[in-house]
Amino acid sequence: MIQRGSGVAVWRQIEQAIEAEIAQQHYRAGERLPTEAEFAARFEVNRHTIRRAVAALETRGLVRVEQGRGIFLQDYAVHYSMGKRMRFSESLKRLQREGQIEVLRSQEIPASAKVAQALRLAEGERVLQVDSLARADGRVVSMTTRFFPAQRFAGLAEAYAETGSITSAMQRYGVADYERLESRITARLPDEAVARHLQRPKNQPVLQVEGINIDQHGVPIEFGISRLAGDAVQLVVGGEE
Amino acid sequence: MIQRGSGVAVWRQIEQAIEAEIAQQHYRAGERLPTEAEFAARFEVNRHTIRRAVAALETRGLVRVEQGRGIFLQDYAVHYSMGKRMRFSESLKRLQREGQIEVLRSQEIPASAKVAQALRLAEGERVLQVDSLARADGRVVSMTTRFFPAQRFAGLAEAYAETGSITSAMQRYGVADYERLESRITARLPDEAVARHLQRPKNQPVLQVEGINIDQHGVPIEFGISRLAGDAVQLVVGGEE
DNA sequence: CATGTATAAATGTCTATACAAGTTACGGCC
DNA sequence: GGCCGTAACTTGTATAGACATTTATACATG
Repeated sequence: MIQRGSGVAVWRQIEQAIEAEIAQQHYRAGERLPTEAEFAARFEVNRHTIRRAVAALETRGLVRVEQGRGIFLQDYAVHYSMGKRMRFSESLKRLQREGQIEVLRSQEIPASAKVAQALRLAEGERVLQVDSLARADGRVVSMTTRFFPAQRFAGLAEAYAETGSITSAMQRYGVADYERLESRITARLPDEAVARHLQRPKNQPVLQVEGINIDQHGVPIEFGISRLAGDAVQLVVGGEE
Repeated sequence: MIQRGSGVAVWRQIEQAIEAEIAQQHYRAGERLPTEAEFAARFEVNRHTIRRAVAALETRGLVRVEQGRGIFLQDYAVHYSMGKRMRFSESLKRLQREGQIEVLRSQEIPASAKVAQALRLAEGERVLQVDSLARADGRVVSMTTRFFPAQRFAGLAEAYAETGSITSAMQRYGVADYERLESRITARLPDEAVARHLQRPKNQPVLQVEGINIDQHGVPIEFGISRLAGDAVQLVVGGEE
């Protein structure tokens, strides 16, 4: 099957061969593929040649390699193969008025320069950081990190966990309504934590939405950074809103 | 300088060492770096170890490797080294009301399924496709592909080239004003053409903004796809607009 | 002057070997 | 049963060498 001296590198041919097997659903989502040694024996090449091919597949997000464990089919690959048609949309507004969310972590820390500037605090002032995941149809849609002024909203984390909603929790502090100042959107590659939580390969881009919420007096009450699975989600802006 | 058995792989240390040199402007933009053999001699490691380090730098977009020629500093790296502070912002509105642009190509083609649906035409009807680059401060900010119904706007390409503005050109066809229905934003890796025009490495994500413009009667007159250098540009939505 | 050719230089591919590091499973031991 | 250590298995790192492929340069030839 592998043709040497054909002008196409052997590792590329192997990459395509494995990719074809994946496309033909030879393996199930999350399943372990043959080991490097097994592939090497089967294609009759050196292990390093296999590694080169697998590295290419990993870069493209088809498989995930874990030291000591093996090579695994990325469940993301299922979506990959089903094409772009099923991509689902998420509006900016919905991103803020969150639905079912899961709080990952909640801690009080000193404000970094960036956070301090956004919330108009002095650098080092205490802020409450809340990391959470949002799901839709069981699938993780976004990972959001929010910062609140800790002094003004002491105990917010508990109220948040209780009510499950920032809006409700805010009302206990006399914040009847708030609005989004503006949103800043960038595309970037995820760091490891984000990639893991979004259940995506670390070489596929994410949409990062930063925004500041202000109360009725114009005072910043929240600085949030949301990260969306970039090519699986369309962010809808404007129109009906 | 390289510490063996320190828990950090040698190739990673070399990657960081070269990265540091780049950050310290040891090399000029586009300049050729030392060859693999030279690096290997200098760090006293095997050539393959250098290759591993350089491959990592290439993936991150700091250098570009060309067979038979050498390793070159990506001019993009200059922006990288100047940090995120200088990142500049682009509003959605401004993206549509274009400034100084350069038309790359203009052609009449049959509408694809996607374009036809957006413009509410039958698949295969003629549409005018216009590819253009937008610049700010000489730097390429976005590459945009626009589709117009060819029948309604026959000769638009000439009027566009003449006036340099879609808005002005549109007025000749009785379209006094138009508005954006909604925008759909995704993050993705660029294809080769986009990466080249945006002067960016092909593994750095781009922001893709799709939108439909409608005339005062609600009839679609333009379907546009803009691609922005993802992590060099922040897309500002909402607020003052 | 133009063109082709030989040569050197640079990266790309492939093999081979050895050991390091992480993971899992099994079996002994308490 | 539960704990722990060890062995086996798997991927990660590093070295070494050989040859292929691409590019640039110098030189010969017409």
